[in-house]
Amino acid sequence: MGLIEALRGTRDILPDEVRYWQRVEAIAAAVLTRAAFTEIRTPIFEQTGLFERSIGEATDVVGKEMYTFKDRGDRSVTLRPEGTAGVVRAYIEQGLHAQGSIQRLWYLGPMFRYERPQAGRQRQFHQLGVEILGTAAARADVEAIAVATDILRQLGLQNLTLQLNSIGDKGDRQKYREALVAYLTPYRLELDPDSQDRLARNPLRILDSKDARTQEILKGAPSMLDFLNPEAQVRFERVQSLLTDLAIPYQINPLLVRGLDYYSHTVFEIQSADLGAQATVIGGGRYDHLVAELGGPETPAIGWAMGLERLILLLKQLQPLPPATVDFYVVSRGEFAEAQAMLLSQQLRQQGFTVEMDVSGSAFGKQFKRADRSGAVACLILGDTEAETRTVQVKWMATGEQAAIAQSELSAYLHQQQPALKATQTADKG
RNA sequence: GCGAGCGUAGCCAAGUGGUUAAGGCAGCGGAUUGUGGUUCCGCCAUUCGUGGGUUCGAGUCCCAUCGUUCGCCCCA
Repeated sequence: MGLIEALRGTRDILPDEVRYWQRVEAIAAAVLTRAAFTEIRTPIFEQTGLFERSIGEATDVVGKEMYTFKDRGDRSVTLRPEGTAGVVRAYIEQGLHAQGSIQRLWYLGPMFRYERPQAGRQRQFHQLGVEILGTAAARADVEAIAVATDILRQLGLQNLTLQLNSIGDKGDRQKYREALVAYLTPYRLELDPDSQDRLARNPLRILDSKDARTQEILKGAPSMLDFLNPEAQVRFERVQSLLTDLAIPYQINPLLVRGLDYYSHTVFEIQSADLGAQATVIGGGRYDHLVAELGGPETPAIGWAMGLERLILLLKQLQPLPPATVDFYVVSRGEFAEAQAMLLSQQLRQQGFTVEMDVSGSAFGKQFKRADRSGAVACLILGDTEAETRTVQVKWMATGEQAAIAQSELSAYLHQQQPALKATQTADKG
């Protein structure tokens, strides 16, 4: 075409869709604020080393999915592929640990991963996430999960399942890894090629292979849960009993492992049956050593991130949002009338009304057509006659009734009509 | 990075090698130059994602490329 188009894996979010985003953002902010979480905004790009050290150099995210480049000062810079690393960096660098023993933070913004796009997966995508830093309490895990389920419930989403697992501490994982390799090695040649590869490099990832034969072999494999040390086991049981207390349903999934290196103990995902292969809407877990590994004080923490594109895919399936409407549509024609229309529009907006002023200068008939489409409850009409007499015609669109009102009385008149106005609008939106 | 499918207007599409590329929605203009939702009329793709090739002739066949969809992989 010769036209410049949006890059692969990026997309424009147009006004009709933005309304879904605003809804998610408003509900999430309200739920999080009520739970005493505060928002943090960190840079979209960071030193490459931050992600290499936190996410893990062996992971796919770091190894082959990062947008990394040299800036003009020859620094290696990376567009953030996830949110936790930047939050933890800020937590250490800004001394947040000194400002209170426990920090509850949330963030929202674009993330970047160089992957093959498909449904629910873009190269620039958006995550909303929370982090609770400064406590190893099982209650913190459950609070993080509860706040996630609250957001999803308030959005009205259904068909979601919470998958829960504990991957213990480093020692537990080491022992389990050995046991798993020992079990799988005799089956080596029966595994799918990817899993054969992972047997040496990252055997835990074999657990969530989708290959049918691999899954079958895994049925006889040792379970992570049998390798938890007594303390980790007690901890995991505590998480479960607290979830039960809150009536949050969950499924234990011993095959659930996560792709970022920093997780330990509690890991979880919330998945939807209504998405395709990219079914995970929320994923998270505990990361007790990350802060120290990045140079901060020993600080246990837990967090999760939510994929907003995926969430909005679900929201759209659920309930189309009614179109945006305005309270009043201002129709005007003629030099003086147009000037007065502009002034009146401004005044009404200052009083909290939503007012669309027709600036086309086209015939009255055309302006009324647009008024009709705008969803306005009433039209405010100004022509030469009204300009001369300093009046305005108020036409109620539903009934077609029209009244001449002095411009000086307009806002008083409209305020008086407001109950009827609201009733009409809610009825329209049904 | 791998495999498969698909690209015709802002959107949904018909078209399966032969003169001028259906139709619908939306939009714009008129009937109606001071009154909307209905109706009627008109306009809205020199071109089929892009580039090359085959052919007397290509939206239609071939190759490449870009984009997209589904799956693998990965992850939220």
